[in-house]
Amino acid sequence: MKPSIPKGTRDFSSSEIAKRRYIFETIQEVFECYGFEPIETPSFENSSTLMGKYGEEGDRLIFKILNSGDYLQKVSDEQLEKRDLNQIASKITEKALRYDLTVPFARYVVQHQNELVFPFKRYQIQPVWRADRPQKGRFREFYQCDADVVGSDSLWQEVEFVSLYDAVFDKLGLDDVVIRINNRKILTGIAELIGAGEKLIDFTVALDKLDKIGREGVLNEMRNKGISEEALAKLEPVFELTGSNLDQLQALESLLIDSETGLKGVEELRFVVENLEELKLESARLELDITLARGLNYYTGAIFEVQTDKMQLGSIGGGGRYDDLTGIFGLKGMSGIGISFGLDRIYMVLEELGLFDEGVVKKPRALFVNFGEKEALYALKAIQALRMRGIRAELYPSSAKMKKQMNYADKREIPFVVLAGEEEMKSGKFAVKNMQTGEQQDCNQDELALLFSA
RNA sequence: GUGGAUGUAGCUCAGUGGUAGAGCUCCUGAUUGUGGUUCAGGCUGUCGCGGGUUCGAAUCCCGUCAUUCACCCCA
Repeated sequence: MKPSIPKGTRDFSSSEIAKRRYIFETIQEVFECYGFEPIETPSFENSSTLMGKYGEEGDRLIFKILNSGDYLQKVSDEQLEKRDLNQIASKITEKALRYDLTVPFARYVVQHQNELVFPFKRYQIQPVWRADRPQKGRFREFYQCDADVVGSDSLWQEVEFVSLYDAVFDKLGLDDVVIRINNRKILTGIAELIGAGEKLIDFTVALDKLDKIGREGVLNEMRNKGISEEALAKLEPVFELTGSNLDQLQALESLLIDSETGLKGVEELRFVVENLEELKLESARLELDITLARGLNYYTGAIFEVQTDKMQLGSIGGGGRYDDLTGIFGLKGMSGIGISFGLDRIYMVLEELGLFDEGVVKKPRALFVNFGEKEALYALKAIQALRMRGIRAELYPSSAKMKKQMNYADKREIPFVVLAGEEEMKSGKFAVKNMQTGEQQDCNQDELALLFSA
């Protein structure tokens, strides 16, 4: 049998782990710097918590966990015969793998509402699972790094989150990211304006594809979804927006003059854009993009998406404002806003651009050659002394041929090899070889520590 | 769910109807206290699987499975 892992999953090598940890730690540090505190939720939730929260497509992509024991117990023969898959699935799979971090977070907030201090700011870095068909930059198991605030409808949160995005990517050395921003209310306003209010979802999904399929493509898709020619004609000025973010908002304002919701959206965006101009971003660029829609239907205000031009890849982050996320779990009137970082994609970008520091991979500093029992003990004493000082060192486990031991050190990229045989033991010294330069020198115990900690 | 591409040694791949190959890796030796370089030697195969055409199939045809890219959707 050939060993394999399920598609869309990956093994991680130690050097990959080191690089991933570096990203995790960077994000975590910034999250905490901005006042967020960590929580974790289980890998799997009750199916009822997740089902129906991500739309029809989402339900299909949720990994469902088969009940233990006689899982057909609750299914009648009649149901089996009818092959009503949805009905049967809900009876035989009462648990499901986490699909994202936002819905479990909403559940958490409602369940623990009496213990929490609002506005509640939490971050969460955990894997999520989607029964998707994998492709480049798309996995069935991947990590999300989310930060959300619930219980505050202040627009300063929007400002803070854009600033947080900027801080993380600046710290990671990704200095060309574009943070696209839009507001769901503007989309609603435009849909109302052209008389396609009931088709808001179809309308936004189509509009979102502008950069991919072009203007005609978008118009065609809207036609297919049953939006009238008359409405499409009214859409023309929306494609013609140009100039700075504030210029575009200006134009939108006059365009949406008859839509109360639309104007509210413009006003909100203007607050965010104006204040960020004052605060200044380190390296990211904030770009108003009214075609930005994002799939999740629960966004009600600001929408964010982060992209990099350096690589052909989906977004590396996204988020937005949702006025009533906890409502589905029975807690009304809690406004939330949050953002997410796509760790796996950020990894791909940093790797592609060579932005990882050499130093992130932690190799042992020294390998002690094993010449035999007495020598090994002598070496281990020195090794323990080094370890006490936090220096990574190890002994080759068997007294194999020199060549083999040296080879091992070479392959593991261990920078120093220590040789201590009879000669050295007599004088209490160690012969240290620098594997890069090939130079060799005699050291005592203290000099070893000094050399290796440098 | 839809469409395209690819499956040959541990890895990367060549081989378009006539004996199953190369490079890398790995192991051994040259070199019993000195790695990388070099040289010599060695190990590794259900050519994804099933069927068909043919005197003969890794090669052509059909099916199937797997992988992968793209669409849908998404991080």
